Amino acid sequence: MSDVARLAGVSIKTVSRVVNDEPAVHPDTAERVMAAIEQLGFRRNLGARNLRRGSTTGTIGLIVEDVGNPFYSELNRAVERIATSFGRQVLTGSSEENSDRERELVLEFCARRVDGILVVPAGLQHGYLVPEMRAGTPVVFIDRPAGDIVADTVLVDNLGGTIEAVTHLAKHGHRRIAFLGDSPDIFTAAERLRGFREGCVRNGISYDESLVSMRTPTQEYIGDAVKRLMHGPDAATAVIAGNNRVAVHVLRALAHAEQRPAMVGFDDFELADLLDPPVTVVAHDVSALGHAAAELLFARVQGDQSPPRKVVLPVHLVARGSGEVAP
Amino acid sequence: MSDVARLAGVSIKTVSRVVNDEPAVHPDTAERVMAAIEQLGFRRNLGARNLRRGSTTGTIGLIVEDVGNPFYSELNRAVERIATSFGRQVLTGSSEENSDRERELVLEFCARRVDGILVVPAGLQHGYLVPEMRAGTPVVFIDRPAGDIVADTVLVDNLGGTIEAVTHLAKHGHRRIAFLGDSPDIFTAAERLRGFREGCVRNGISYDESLVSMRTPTQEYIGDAVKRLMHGPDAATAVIAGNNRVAVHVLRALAHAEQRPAMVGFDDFELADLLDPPVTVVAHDVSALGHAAAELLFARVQGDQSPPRKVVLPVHLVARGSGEVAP
DNA sequence: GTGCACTATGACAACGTTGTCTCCCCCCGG
DNA sequence: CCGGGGGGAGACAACGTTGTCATAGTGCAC
Repeated sequence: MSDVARLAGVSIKTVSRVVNDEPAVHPDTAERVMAAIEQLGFRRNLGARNLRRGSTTGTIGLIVEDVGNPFYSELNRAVERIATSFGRQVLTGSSEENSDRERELVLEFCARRVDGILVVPAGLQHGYLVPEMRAGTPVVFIDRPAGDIVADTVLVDNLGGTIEAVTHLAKHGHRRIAFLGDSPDIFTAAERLRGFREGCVRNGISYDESLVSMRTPTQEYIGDAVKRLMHGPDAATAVIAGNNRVAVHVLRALAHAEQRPAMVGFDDFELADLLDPPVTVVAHDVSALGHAAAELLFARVQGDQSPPRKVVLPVHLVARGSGEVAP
Repeated sequence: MSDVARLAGVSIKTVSRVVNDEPAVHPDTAERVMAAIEQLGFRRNLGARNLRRGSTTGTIGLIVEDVGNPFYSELNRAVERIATSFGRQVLTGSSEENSDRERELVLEFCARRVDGILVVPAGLQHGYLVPEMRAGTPVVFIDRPAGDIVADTVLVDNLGGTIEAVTHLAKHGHRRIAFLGDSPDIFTAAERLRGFREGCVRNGISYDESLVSMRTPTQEYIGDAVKRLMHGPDAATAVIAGNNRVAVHVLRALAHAEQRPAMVGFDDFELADLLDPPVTVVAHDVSALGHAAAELLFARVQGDQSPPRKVVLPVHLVARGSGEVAP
């Protein structure tokens, strides 16, 4: 900046005035300064600016399990859209479902003085956030609640959705329904399992633990589980996939099966409608999830001090065929 | 920091020493400082630190068309992985295929003093980058080259891949092949079209412009194109989809067709193997693309001054069934 | 006892900006 | 001719850190 000032024959303050469009600058001077800026390729340092002004940095942090997962990337996109509309930029990070990594990312973002943080939490301990939140960094939890603190949270109706899935299958005559979920340490997985039990109860189906399997989904593990649950005299006639990745693994495991069991997935996914049969899913609006969370965050950024809110977004069952197969 | 210093009864310099793990601090003093830091919830301001040290900011910028598109989110993930291994964080932005937006994002990132920029360019004019690059911000172009400047670039073999696709279909007896691509303003789309023509030539197929359609893919437009090209006496017997989105639209348009033409897609996509018939694609390793670009960027960040490089990654045809259908 | 090396700490400036205050000059009214 | 007002510009401090240098105290060898 001082280089620009020297070249234009003015003080650095005047350069500052020009780059900030302040009024009290003579047009001729402004033009000289602009020319110097152009010539030197000067670009003002936003870090220094934010430091001096004590203003916000114009960034927010988003932490998800994996930015490469289509579910989270759709979330990312929705968040980015809102952030852009508020003139903010987004720092992203993948926690890899690892709470230490999550913590690291959050604290790093705080050190960068992001204006707020959106997080799909990996762990159950969020005490480390208390000082940061007290220091004025708003945090909104997405898709899963905070472990041990009270904070803004946006969730989907995992319980209701899974109950609906069970009811749908029961309506089509199924009494032996398998449930394949992600690790029960994950809130959504546990909640959907709870919905599964509740759905069984409501539909007069006796809950059979041997038809349930909860683990981090890999193709191998899901393949084994499908083989085990879908065969034998007591085989399940239908399966509920606890999330999009489980669903894909189940579909792949069943790709060459002669008799495909009925199936309902939780989470919609691209091409579900083009498979044979098309996959019935409990769908929810991932964009709406990101929207709601980002809107809530920016309300906080702009000073909303009301008590922490908990938003639960609705889900709806999309019947496409795979869930309407008879036992 | 001065609050911490006051509480611990030391100077701020000593606090600085403690937070930086500098050796010459008495353990007792360090402990007092740590306690004060804990008590006050102090976290050092990375912005100020970077300003003072004149060091890098520890961030890189990534600009893609749409972070929500699975293709780009996989890229994002690969980039993040490398960035993390270099201790950097990633600022992301979606250009929405709009060159003004791209420019805005790039300049904003530069103002934030990112250590480097990875960009899937939207436009063809990148002169605006020259001053930034001269000022020391390395830029690597991904998936498409820069319009009018020389810069590091990582591409995939669009030309070869499309030639391979045509040859594959020709081998299976097809002589009338349709090509549906994205807008020809996009480098990859134009390049693949070029590959299509070249493929026709090499296989002794007369290139028929009426079988080609290049436009931003929407379900409606692709549906119309499919209807037009696949019917009538001179109908195409096979179709090449120019990218993953075109492929999905084509599949949807053909979902209820009685006679499905042969099809090959450019870009692999999830579940392609589970459709009926499974979709033959020209696949390339998106992670490798991100990896290569990020590695190249960090080499520049660390001072590599060698002439701009152009890396072209190989593609390979994955025959799954849809491309092996007879005419 | 003096000099020296070493440890632990602090004072101060500087990074690149911008807010505040001050100054100068010119124009206009009386 | 003088005083006041306003437009245009600069000097200086400050934002939160850290690098450099200085200082005070301690222990040890001569």
